[in-house]
Amino acid sequence: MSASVKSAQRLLAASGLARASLALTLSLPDQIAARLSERIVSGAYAPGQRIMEQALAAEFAVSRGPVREALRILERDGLVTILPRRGALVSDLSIAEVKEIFDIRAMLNGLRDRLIAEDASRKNVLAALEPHVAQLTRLARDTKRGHDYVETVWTINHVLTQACPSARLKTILDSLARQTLRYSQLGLATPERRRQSVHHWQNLLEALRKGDGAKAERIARDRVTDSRDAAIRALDEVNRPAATPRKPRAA
Amino acid sequence: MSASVKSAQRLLAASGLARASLALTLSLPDQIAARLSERIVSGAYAPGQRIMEQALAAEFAVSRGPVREALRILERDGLVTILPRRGALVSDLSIAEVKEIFDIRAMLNGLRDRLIAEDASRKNVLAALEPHVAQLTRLARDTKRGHDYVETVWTINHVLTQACPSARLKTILDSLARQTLRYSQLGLATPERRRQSVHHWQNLLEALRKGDGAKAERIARDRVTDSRDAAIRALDEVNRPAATPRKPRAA
DNA sequence: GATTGTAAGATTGTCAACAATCTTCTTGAC
DNA sequence: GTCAAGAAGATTGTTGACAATCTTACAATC
Repeated sequence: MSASVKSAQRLLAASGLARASLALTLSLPDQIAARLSERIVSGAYAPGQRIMEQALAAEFAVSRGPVREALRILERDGLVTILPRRGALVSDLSIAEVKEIFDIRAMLNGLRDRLIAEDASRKNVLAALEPHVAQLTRLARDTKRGHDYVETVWTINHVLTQACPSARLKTILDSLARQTLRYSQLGLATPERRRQSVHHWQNLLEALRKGDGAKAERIARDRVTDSRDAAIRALDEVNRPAATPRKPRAA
Repeated sequence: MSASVKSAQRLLAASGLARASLALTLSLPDQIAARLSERIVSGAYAPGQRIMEQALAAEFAVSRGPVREALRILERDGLVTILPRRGALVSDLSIAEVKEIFDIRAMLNGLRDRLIAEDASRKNVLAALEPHVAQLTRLARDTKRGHDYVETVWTINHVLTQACPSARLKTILDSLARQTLRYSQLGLATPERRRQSVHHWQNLLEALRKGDGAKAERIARDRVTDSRDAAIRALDEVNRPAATPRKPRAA
């Protein structure tokens, strides 16, 4: 058996998803990128942390070539920043950058939801969406289940993005969502914000049912903008009192 | 002297921009990507064409490593599509994909122009913009100078994007503009369309002067949407009568 | 004559080693 | 005690070679 196939299988075995026939269709760099992506999004790798090629190559039992390609993929997704002769750092977004990304998401989520509202074959999405929004309504009343609320919002967003009739938009939105995953939950930390949020989602569902694209767009936009403001307020709170000496950010 | 520095200089010499001290700050993959980008955007490489690593490595007198990284960069920019075990193909967009990208640009150009309109320090941009819009007004009257008109529109767009206060948005817009460069001119091929276009630009300039963000956004959006519809009409015209047997598209 | 199987060539994927550069630790002077 | 200079180590950038896979051309068969 070849070295590359052995490596791929080893990696799969380590990752716990050893469905060989299916998973082998993903290239080695793609697999490595996926696993690193998890770690970054979940916070296992801290923002600003340096990622060393050799250590990863050793861990995954591959050479540095595929690791380098994986890091390029993550750079494309905005999860790491590659500096010449310094290597890859886990992206550490400034407040200004978080705001920028939320602004872009506000526009593109608006487009997404408008396209879905105007899509003739949106019935399936609506059916898939309704139970989640109902769940959201219940969770919004319960002060203690903030985490579950955030999780459900994430699911709804995911369902909508996947239902988006524009492949290009889907790709961009996925990338932006991953980059701001850590910050989105900041914006839903208070029961008040969750009540405001659930209201948006209920209205969106109605607009989608009616096929009212303009309204769906407006709601999506307001929703993300509110989320942005809440997240930035939370970030300000966190940063100000401690006056934390932050590590040098990834430019 | 090291092999890598030698390679970089050789590449620079061949490219004709041998300002060593400045250009050497760009990594080898970046330089290669930049040169390939030119060729793709200019049409020297045809859509759907396969790009072979070894040939490029030989041409640029480097090994395949940097070439592979350059192709990853181009993939991020959407200029090539990399298929596993098949290598890189010059992106060949379907009409649906062109439409998708224009829709995204409509939203994000709207955001860009709104941000500029609401930016306190927009005076410089306005000053830089005015002569170009004046030039545009003159060119719109001249039926024969379609190419110059397109060129000037491109310049105006570039100035606006560079003036955008959001770095993240700047990056995305640059990438999208490059991907649709070939199609944008299709949408400005007729004198009528140019008259419609110049009207948009004049209105935008006024909205920017007044600091009217909402209006600037609306105008930008309409402008790109009009451009989209014209480009798609033109693409339909080109594709229908000949019934061209198109090469298999890069997915 | 068209179609399928096969073999040779071409091309991508991966690896290990070397060169260049950056970091860090030590050493020395003030 | 602090700071600067230098050396050792670590890390990235690049290369050439090998392995796996894909493409193409040719031949055999229906």
